Amino acid sequence: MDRRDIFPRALQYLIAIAEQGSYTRAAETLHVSQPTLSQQIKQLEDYLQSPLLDRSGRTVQLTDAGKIYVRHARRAWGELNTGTRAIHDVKNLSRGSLRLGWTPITDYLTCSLLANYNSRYPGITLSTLDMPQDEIESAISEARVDIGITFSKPTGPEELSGPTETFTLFEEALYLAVGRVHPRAKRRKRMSAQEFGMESLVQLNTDFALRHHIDRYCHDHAIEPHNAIETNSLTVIIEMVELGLLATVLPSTIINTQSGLYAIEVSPELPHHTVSLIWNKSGYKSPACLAFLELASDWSSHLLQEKRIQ
Amino acid sequence: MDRRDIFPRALQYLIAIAEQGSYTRAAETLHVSQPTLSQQIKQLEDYLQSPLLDRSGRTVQLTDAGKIYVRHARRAWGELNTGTRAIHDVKNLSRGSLRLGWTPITDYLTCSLLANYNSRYPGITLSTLDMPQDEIESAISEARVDIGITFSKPTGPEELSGPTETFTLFEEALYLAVGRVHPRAKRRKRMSAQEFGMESLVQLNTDFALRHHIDRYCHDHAIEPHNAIETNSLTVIIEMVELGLLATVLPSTIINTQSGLYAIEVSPELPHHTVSLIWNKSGYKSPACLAFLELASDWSSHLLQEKRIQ
DNA sequence: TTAAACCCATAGGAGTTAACTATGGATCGA
DNA sequence: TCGATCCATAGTTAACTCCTATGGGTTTAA
Repeated sequence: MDRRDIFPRALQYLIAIAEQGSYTRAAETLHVSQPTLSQQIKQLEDYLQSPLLDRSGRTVQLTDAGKIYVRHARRAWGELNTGTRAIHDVKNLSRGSLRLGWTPITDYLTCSLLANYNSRYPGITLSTLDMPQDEIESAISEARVDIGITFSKPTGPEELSGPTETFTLFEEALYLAVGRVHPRAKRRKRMSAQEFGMESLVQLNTDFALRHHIDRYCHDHAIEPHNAIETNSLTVIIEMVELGLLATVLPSTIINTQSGLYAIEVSPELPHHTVSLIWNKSGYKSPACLAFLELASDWSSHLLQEKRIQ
Repeated sequence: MDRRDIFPRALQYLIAIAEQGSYTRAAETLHVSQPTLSQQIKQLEDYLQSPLLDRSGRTVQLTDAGKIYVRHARRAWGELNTGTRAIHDVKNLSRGSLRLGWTPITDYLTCSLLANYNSRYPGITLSTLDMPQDEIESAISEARVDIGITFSKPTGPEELSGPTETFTLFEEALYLAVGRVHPRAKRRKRMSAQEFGMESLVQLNTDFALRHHIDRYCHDHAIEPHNAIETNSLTVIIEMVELGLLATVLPSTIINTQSGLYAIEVSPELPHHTVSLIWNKSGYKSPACLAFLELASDWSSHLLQEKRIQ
């Protein structure tokens, strides 16, 4: 009898005896002695307060109670075996789950990463939770999400004080974005910080890191653009910019994917901002999580390579 | 921790820890020491070759693998508990099965017993297997049926050589049965053995004990009735007798239930025959089986009482 | 009918397993 | 940084499982 089996021996014995119709033969196939089976079955019958096997005849038969109990015992055994297999599936990344926390605007930038991950590990359930920048970190530390995707401070991936680790996915420049009817849409020449300060903007609200980067830039350059609209919806921003005279600040990636938006370079350069992954350094990282981090690393370096080629 | 549980302790521990989010609290509710849990979980993780619990945080959390495995473990536990309850159902006679072996003609006599049993224990699956008299005994000893209903030898419930036990349900007299157009149907006076020997009969074939009883009677009284038809179907016998000039020998119970049949007493009396239950003395008797025997005993004594009242 | 063969139950002893107590190391809050 | 809390480890004891040896009962064959 293999020691390496969590399922109760007495039940395995019962099932084997029922199959073989004999204690002696079951003992042989199980590689235990026959008295072991006698004893174990006795204990089992004692526990269930009911005879399970009829030893009176030529062959050992299940009693009514035995028939019924064996059926359930088999199912229970099957459950545990299935559970064991499922665990190995998790390690093979054919099952599992991964919870990402990110700010709404991030999906423009990283959904190709998600698509990549999903196509490679289709069994993993991906869930993304929209949350403000601030909440991502606490969600990480409370293990409500496995990995966060954040806009980190423009100075780069500083070491955060918390028990988290970060990895810079990519860094990109910010530009002023204007719609077709905006005066500056015609001649998209570089503008100065002072000119930028004269614009009327539709901006993300202060929940968002991107907004903080911009505010910092304005403060640093002693300018104060007019914030005509604040919103937490990127869609609103894009629509407002496309339709009217308002401008906004967005990463080039987003501007370029929207046909109605035009990027205008500001000088001195608007802050670069970096998109980073953030996760718990000390906590348990599921296989699904580790696989994501690895894939993200690959994806990030490919991205760099493409930029160099451009 | 209650020793009286077949379900693997390590899994109960795992489930408890997952519920409580803490080894210490789980140990308290389980009434075991905390190191016991540490050790058991360690072994379980070792066996599954996968961490199940994440102890890094403030509260202990299931890992992906742990979540999956716990789900299966719960189901397995549920199965075994269900199995235990099902056994008690069997003992309560709210479940179970009973296989009766009998000869086709017996149902005229004992179906009220069956109906009684079924109404009292509706959860028991009753199955009746038609088989020749000879086969009933072997079916009993081979445990293909639980209880047989037989026509025993007219001398009464002799002790049979085999490992079987019998119980006489009732005893009844045999009569010559004739149809409406039979010459003897008009004046149903007693007839002699010699007169009986002149009859043309439709009889059961020699598979049936009843036939043997009649043959023995004829042999003892040196008479030889003409067997016009032999059959194994009681229906054929009754129809042939009702329609024609043939007679037969049947127990009074059957004759009286058939409006087209008339009973004629023979002198000296045709053998009484007894309807008996037969079952395995030494073998396992299911609760359903024991309940049937008990009910049959009651039913039999009520029958005797009714006869006395008549 | 008796002897041999077969099968399951019982008894007692050896090895393994699971429980406990005591203690160490790590983490979280104050 | 200290105290509190929590899980892990070590060592010991109790319990359990398994084994061998043997007995009782039934079946088969001579």
